[in-house]
Amino acid sequence: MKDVAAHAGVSQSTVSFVLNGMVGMRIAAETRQKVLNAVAELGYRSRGAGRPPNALSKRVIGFMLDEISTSPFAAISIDGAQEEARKHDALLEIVMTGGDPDYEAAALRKWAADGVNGVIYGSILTRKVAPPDMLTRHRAVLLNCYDGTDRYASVVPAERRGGEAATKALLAQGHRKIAFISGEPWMDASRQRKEGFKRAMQKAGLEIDLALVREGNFLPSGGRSATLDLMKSGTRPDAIFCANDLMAVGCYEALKELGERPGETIAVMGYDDQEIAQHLSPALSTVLLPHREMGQWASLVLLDETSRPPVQARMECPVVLRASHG
Amino acid sequence: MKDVAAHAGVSQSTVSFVLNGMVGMRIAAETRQKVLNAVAELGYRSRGAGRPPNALSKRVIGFMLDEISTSPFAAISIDGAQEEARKHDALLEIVMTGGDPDYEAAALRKWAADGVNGVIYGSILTRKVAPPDMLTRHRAVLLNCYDGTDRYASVVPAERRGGEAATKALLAQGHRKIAFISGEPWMDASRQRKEGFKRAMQKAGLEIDLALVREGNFLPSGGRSATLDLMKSGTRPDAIFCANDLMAVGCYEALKELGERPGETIAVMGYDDQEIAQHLSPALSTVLLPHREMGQWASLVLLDETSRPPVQARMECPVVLRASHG
DNA sequence: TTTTATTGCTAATAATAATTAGCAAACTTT
DNA sequence: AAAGTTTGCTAATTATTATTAGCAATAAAA
Repeated sequence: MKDVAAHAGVSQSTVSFVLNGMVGMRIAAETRQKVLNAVAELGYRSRGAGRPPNALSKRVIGFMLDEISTSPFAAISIDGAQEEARKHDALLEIVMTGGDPDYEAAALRKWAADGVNGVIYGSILTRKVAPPDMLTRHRAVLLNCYDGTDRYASVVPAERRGGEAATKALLAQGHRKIAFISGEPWMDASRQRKEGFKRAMQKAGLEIDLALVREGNFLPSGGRSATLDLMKSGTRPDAIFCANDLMAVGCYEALKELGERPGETIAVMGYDDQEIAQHLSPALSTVLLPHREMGQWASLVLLDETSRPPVQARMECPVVLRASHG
Repeated sequence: MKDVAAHAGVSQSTVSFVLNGMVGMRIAAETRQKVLNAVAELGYRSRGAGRPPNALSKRVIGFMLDEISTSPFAAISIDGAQEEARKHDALLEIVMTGGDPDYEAAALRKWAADGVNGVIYGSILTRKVAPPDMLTRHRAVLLNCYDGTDRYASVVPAERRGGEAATKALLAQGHRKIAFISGEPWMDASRQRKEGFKRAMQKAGLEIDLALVREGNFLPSGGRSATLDLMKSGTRPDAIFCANDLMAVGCYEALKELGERPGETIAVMGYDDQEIAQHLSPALSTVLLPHREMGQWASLVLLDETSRPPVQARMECPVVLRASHG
């Protein structure tokens, strides 16, 4: 900053006043422009040092996420966290780490030096994580993940209860031969949705017919081929519960190729309420994942500065009844 | 930090050494734990002031975006920018602003104080923007937007050339009665894709048949109803060019409902290569939007510290030929 | 003309945290 | 036992930037 001052022919104090637009400090427009020109010409960048401002700076929450582009839900979580941050006049700074521990540590170090108010540590897939050591330097919340300790607060969707509710909605329509197309079995979400399906069927006193259970891949192709397989098996289902909406897209395709009318000749239930669900024909009945609400929750926990013990939360996944489950 | 020192019974110097893990400074494990406990108990947060470290800190790029959850492309841009940042050992910090000028200004102020190396100012829709005044404090790049000046470098997709290439691919298959389902006409992307379609048709010496042009809404429902309308009109198309992939999903639905076989009895071309495109049946031929490459480009411009005049770039949108355009 | 108010800056000081220079105690080697 | 080395800290100083206290020049009012 001293070099900027020399270059502009003013004092270091004046440079500081220009750059920070301090209330009550009058600076001539010409002087101001001279300083800004010098800043640009010299490529001045603050070292983030010096005397801290008197004014309380805006609160800042760091949000660390492993991935963002492979599913729409991370973006929705970000929206939720951002909404609450904005309501509380806080900044949300997001870093995508790709799960790289060195990158995570670097970001956490920067945030410690910046004095952020807390960190949301998020995962795109619902899973158990091993949080980085540096996270202990921050108040932190685990979002869509958990570490199996009570060290940090955490929030995940209540997938079993979601699967149960979706199956109940089909049962309530009188369906009894309900087929289930699962996702990949190594994923928390896939396993738990299936467990919810089973629980609802058992509570209704119905046996699970293994001929009506298929393993899919969470993609339209998996839903389509599983549906084609189901429809040519010996037992015709009266409803198909797909463990995610993308597979329901493929299920719709297969049914239409076979001359069926989803929602009329056979019911379809999806899961995760992707944007496309409401735009399918007929509009898909599904289960809403609470990613927005979980993001909001995470922000609120960090913005609430009273001292509370960490909570491990499971958030409800409400059923969204449209036109395909009848 | 003085309070932490007092609480832990050590000097301020020791607290600094503990928190920064300085190379060559030996601290006993017990002392270290006492300091970390005091930090946690007192909720110490750095004011971001004091003496700047000798070591050059990691470079940091700020990435400011208006929205993220309403389309998958922003996330892909982030991935691109992130990849290049990581390759160059830089941190990428992302802030979602919702287009709020005050929020933008607050983030830019924080970044000026942090001394970030540059700012990517991005927009989820391709459009003309009015960058915030505070952006002049930073080296900056406009991503998927432009401001009509040469003040900042900018990059947008070459939508016209993309629309042209897609139409050419259909023409190359012998299609001559090509229908076009546009998006909403106020959007840059929608207008330019249609202009590319027209240009290719004119270059091929073909008249545009207005009976084969429909306005859609960029959603599956728009594609479905436009397709049903087209198929019952007097002129049967041999190909349908949908101005985005979501409308192509709806187009497929309508065609299958009518007993058609996309890619066999009638060709379909999408645009924007959403993830779902490759998983449809048949796999959708489409045009790839260069969001990842644009993100990479933006990062590279900021990480390149040689002085160059700002460039206004238009990035190619390559055709992705799968199974639906034949 | 004299007095008062306004404008626009600077020198000096202040606020944090990083680093240097040094020291005392404990341990190891001769 | 004496000399040399290692360990683990502290006091003092340093590096950057923000703010206070004050002043000189100019403009406006009496």
